[in-house]
Amino acid sequence: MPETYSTPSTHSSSASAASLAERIRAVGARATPARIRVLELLSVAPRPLSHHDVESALGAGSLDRVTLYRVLDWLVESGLAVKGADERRVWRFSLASGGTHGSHAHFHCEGCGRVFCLDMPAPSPPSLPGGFTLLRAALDLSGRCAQCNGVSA
Amino acid sequence: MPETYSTPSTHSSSASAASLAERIRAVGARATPARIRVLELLSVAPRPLSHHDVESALGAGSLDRVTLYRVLDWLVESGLAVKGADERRVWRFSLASGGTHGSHAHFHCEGCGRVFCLDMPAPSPPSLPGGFTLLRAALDLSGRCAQCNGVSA
DNA sequence: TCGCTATTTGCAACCTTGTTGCAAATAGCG
DNA sequence: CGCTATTTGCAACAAGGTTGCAAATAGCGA
Repeated sequence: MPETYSTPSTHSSSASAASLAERIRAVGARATPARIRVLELLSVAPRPLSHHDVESALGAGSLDRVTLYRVLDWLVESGLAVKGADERRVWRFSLASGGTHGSHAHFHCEGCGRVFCLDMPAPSPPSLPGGFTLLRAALDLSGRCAQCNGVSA
Repeated sequence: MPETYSTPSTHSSSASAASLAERIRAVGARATPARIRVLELLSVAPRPLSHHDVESALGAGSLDRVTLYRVLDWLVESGLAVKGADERRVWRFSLASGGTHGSHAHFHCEGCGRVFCLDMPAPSPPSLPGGFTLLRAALDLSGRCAQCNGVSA
């Protein structure tokens, strides 16, 4: 159940620390260094980051382990980020892509691990066995992205 | 990424210990009590079992924790079972359903957690952004199964 | 049927990922 | 500038899973 995502169309929002702080206050919370730094990292990350990724990117010990867990969870709770489990079942976090997560397909690159949202209508609701009710449908594609295929951008 | 599965059409293969032992030897391994008992459990389980499920079903301590981990991994490695992470990111194991996992859709019941394989052609390969190559496509549906909806069998 | 040996098992210790409780620090309001 | 609710850091804990190694055993061949 992937849940996170950059779009094939670039969206490297390398916002300034100040604007990130504003975005944090916009959701009604304090703009602390920890939150700003983590948000900053996520906003330039080429792929979803794990707790460990963030920790070592920040320099181990620069931020308490537990604080980082809490910042990451808070980011998700506040809607600024989304999390999804990777193939080793470790949470990975990435910036929430603006709008609501509508009905679309996901493409998982087996090369770099990134997940792309494809704007594509949800597949036509298939007929289910009697008595079954459908709540959600997801089309998950996997393969290799352009970059991993060596196609120059 | 669900990967396991009973079909809506029953397939409770409650094979005898002897035939299970044969199935084990068929993949070129020793038919030990541990393996037979675990395989037996999986073959009658109504839904994918976690390590913990199997452990307590067998009676805690009746089989070493580590041995159980190894038996479960071996089952997957040998192709007799498949594993998938549940919503709490804990591995759950179930018998591999006979044939190869062809192109079909999965239905995950949010009530009981079971995963059903729906015989249904894979969705038509969508057009991907330039440079992307498709290796796999999976249609994952979720909702409630007939039983959880209270529809008598 | 009996030994033999490669395969399995059990044990103990360890690792990774994540959580909880609580006191000290601090963002940002007035 | 001071106050207070919010955050942080620390220490301890917990679940799920892994590793190394010595003891037990499945099942082969004699």
